[in-house]
Amino acid sequence: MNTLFHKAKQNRVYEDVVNQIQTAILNGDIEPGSRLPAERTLCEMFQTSRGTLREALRILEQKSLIEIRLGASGGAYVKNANSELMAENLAMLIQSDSVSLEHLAEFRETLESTVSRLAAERASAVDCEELQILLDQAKHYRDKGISSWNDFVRVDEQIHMTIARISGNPLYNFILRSIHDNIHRYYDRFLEVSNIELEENYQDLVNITAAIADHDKNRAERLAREHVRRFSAYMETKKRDHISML
Amino acid sequence: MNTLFHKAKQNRVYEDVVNQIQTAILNGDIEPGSRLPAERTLCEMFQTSRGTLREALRILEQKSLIEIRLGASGGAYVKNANSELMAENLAMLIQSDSVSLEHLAEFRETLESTVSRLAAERASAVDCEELQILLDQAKHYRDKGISSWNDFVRVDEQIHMTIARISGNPLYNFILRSIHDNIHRYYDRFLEVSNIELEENYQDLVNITAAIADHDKNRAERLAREHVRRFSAYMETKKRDHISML
DNA sequence: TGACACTAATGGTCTAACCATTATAATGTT
DNA sequence: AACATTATAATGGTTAGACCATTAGTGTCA
Repeated sequence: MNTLFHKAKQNRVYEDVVNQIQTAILNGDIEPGSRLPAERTLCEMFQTSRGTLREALRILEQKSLIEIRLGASGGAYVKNANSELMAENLAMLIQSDSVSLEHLAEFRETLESTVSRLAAERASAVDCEELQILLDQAKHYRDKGISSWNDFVRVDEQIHMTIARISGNPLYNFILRSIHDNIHRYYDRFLEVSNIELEENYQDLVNITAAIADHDKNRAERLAREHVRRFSAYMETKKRDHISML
Repeated sequence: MNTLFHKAKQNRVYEDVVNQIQTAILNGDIEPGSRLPAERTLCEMFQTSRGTLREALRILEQKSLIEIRLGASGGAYVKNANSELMAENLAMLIQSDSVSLEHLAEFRETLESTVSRLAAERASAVDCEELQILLDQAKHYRDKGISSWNDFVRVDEQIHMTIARISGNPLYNFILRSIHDNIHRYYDRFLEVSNIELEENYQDLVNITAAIADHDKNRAERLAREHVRRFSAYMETKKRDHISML
């Protein structure tokens, strides 16, 4: 069997501590937002030294299961499920050149077109209203022109994430969020836009939203794909310009 | 800005140690497979205590950047980029009920159909030969019947991952691998197959491979989607049977 | 030649102390 | 009374030094 079993160490004390706490968190036995006992208290509970316990806490922190705050009323606070870990993992793959920005863009094309298609199939009236409200905000910032670009981008992103939510599959949310994080992390330094891109982007959003409201899944899929492709192509151009300028 | 910046702590010593080592690994300054100096040596290099250094090592280990072995000639060995972290992240999302197995199956449908389409577009003659060799192995195990199911599954998986590789986008490899890991982790306990499934599965592989060799991207995409959907539906049935039996 | 014991290098754990940060309470000032 | 300041105590961050457990390599002996 290839992947069914993983090596059976489990001799290291801190791993047992990690497992116990992680299980409690994932099972929902500990509420997100609540605080674990102080380190010295946990030491007594697990009968370990502080060093060993802290190694366990470091692991849980790296897994994004807890967040550790300093000072009085500090300690280990349980976090909600989020896309941090996935985003960091992606970032490492990019930084090690195992995955290029072009690969990322191609994958994003698949994702955005898929969620748009699903959203067109599954959107309720309430979903469409929510999209419309966001679209009105986007219109507002478009009308204010290029100076509001940052605000526009924020709404643009919200619309994308809302479409992902409407798709009904939270996995798309997590992955799309982590991809957006990385696109910003690596592309924003080349970012330089004019009113043309602003207008183009806005029109794309209008069209995609309309297609979703019409439950026209094929159109929604195609428009989303084109939207992403245009954005990626534009970014690649800018990146090349930027690099050739050096 | 929403995601551009992340909190600027960097007062914790072990984080600086993590950053320095991580950067060296991701930049390729340290070869995968090579060993970092012993803990006590690293302590001198970074001018930290062993406890602090070990917290840093725990984080790097959790990030799948290093692997720590015990005993003489043990220590921290640099690992290659892999899908472990992503797989573990997915597993946590599932365990916390943030993502269901149905969500996972739907996402897999998207992925497998996309990579099959891309593979049909991009497969070289050599790629097709490689697929053919794997297909011959699959045939061998099919002919031996249900007793070789495990071997058959192993080859089946290899074929899927090879198709992902042929797609030319390593991101698909990483993500698909992590999905397969989780499908096995959660579905295998319900697994119970007959010669019918074995034969069906084999025929699917034959057809998909043929479509890729023909560069018929639409057919490859459709067949892969149907293949995954059939498998998922079958697994869901088994799961329900299993649960209702309790 | 093979089985066994020894050795040394390395990670794993423990203890006990002190430093740094911060929410809260106590105190002082206007 | 309201606000600013200071002290307090709880909590995580770091250090030092010791000892235990595991394991590859070496040497020894039958």
